[in-house]
Amino acid sequence: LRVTIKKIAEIANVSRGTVDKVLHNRGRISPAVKQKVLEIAKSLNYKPNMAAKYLHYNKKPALVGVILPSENSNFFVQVKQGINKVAEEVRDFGFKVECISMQTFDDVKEQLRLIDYFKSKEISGLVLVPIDVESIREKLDELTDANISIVTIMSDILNSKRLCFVGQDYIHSGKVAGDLIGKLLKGEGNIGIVIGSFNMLGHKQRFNGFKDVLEKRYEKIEIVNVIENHDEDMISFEKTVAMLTENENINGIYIVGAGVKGTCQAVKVMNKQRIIKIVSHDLIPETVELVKDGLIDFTIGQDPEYQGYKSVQVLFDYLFNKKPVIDDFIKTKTDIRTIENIDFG
Amino acid sequence: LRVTIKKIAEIANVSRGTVDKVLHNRGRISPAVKQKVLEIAKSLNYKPNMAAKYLHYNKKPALVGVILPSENSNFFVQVKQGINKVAEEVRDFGFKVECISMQTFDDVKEQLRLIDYFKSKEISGLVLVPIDVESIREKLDELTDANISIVTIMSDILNSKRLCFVGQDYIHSGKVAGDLIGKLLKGEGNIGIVIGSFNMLGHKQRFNGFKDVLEKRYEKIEIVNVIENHDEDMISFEKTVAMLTENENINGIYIVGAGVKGTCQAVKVMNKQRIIKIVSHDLIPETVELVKDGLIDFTIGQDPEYQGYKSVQVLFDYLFNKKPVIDDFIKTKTDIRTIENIDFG
DNA sequence: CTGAAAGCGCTTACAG
DNA sequence: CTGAAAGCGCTTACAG
Repeated sequence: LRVTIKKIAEIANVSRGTVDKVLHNRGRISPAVKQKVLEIAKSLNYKPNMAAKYLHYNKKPALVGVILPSENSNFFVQVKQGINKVAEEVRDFGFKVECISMQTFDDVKEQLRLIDYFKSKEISGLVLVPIDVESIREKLDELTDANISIVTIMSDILNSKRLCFVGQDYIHSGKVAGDLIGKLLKGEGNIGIVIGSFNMLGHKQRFNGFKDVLEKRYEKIEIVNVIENHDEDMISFEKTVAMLTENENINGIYIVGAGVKGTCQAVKVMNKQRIIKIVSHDLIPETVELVKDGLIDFTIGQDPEYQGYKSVQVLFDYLFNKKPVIDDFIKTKTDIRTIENIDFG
Repeated sequence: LRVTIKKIAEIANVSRGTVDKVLHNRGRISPAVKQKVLEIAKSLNYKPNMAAKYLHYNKKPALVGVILPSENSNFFVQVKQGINKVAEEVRDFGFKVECISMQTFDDVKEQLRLIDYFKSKEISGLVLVPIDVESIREKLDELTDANISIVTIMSDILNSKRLCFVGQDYIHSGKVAGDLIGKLLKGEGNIGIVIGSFNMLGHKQRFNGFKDVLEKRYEKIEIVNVIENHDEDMISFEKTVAMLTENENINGIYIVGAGVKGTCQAVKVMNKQRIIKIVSHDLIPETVELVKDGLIDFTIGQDPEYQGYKSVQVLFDYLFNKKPVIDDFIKTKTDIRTIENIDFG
């Protein structure tokens, strides 16, 4: 059977406590004992038993805080589901997760207040969707310096001391979108782009990835127009109508962010649904419906539930299992969906 | 903090052992005590602590056997990786997994022998890729009757008493393939099908799903030829050459099973790579290369690693956590890959 | 029918 | 610098 600390202690002729100290580098240990124990552990290929470890952690559970943007977005409801799932799984392992959703999406003061709230509760780790401003960055680094590990999710905050980021590789997902539209148009056509805002890093990155692929592999496809919709359906609708009126030759639309429904409505109103191929992102209910209706050909998911799940799991492995974070950018899979697999899994 | 068995025992004025018996319906308990304990547990919303439970199981670990086909197939190497991963995760939780790969793919006697081997080791659960013949079915039902839980993986064995099946929904994955080729051809064209064998249930199901979608949604796409390659590259090559010679109008090929490389070679030799769109299944290295080369437009993965992982996890939850198996067909996601996300995740 | 005790394997005060 | 003991929360013989 498995080798335990008890067995090592017997062989080394010391107590279990001493073995533990050697193995974890805590307390003063005489070099002779240290070496002996280390050798035995190594030769027996000792691996600590996790169940025992976790049971012990129940004595003094570690607290982890999670700050999510407003739940008005269906996207974050799914992130939260992932959080709840992993929270339940690690609850018995001495890991308590407290998740708070903000009232807003981008109120810096609110986010600062919540970070401070968690700091005062002496958390060991923090997961959040950070607002990318200096005051947040400073606050987060303050926590890091106080030995609180931070995982960002969904969108990153650059040049901070956070442990890692869990999210989509936006450039890459833009490339996937570009290739899909290239395939749909059989390599020839004119594209209209509907983007939330070029001020949003993720949108810009997707756009660049998209453009990149077209230039590299589909030289007969041209981007003929780009509109910004600020992620609003109404703006999206109006500007798309205008765009399609202006550019009658458009036969492909890439919707980079939200406002998917508005654009699709416009395509319908203009009676272009047979001609125009559409690629979008994410799997919010409206988008799913539009895929089912055949208006959207492909939509690219980023598995929000996984992002929530993974962020806490990384923290757990890091804090409890001393598992080093090898890659500080954990990318979610690029989940391509069509009418045939939109409802699946 | 969390409510424990100890606390319930205190409140009910009985011993921890008694509480345990009530909660798990074991041993004789006086109705009065039983009712009292049950009420307290319910009102306090008692949930057993998993870490403690798992630690206890280390006293007498449960054994689970896994029988996989020959590792000559890269596919099963990935399944095995999933098995190994979950095995490591549950090892400390009192769950030992022993995985044996067969020398062959379809030697019934060998599989029977391995099943008997595991039976003699008194396993609690068995995961396997069953050969779909009567003698195996009978043997498996024999194990089920001996209280051994069975999970089939990759391909199912019908009308048996197995607990559940983890694998791809082949009809569905065929549908996805059909829709993808429909999109690639913009709804018009002539398809050649390359199938392993109509005697293989999975292949037949994929073919039916594929055909179904074309008929329903792409009436201008026709299947003009079907060849069987017995999953062999050489046969695949020769028959594809013949097919393309005979049907010059083919502009789409659906490769249902293996032999992907042979077919693609033929397309290349006939200098049709620009004209013919190709959709295939799985992510074995040869297929990945062909996607990268731009010969294959889409390939549909079935996440073999997940299948391995999930099969053992289901058994673990069922045996240790008494988690009922709600759905006896656990479907893997349909993982659509293109040149842009073939190497991702 | 019920209880007292031991044990799963780890960690952490505490004592010396 | 080292050891003895307690405790995390569960389950299982064993005794009565």
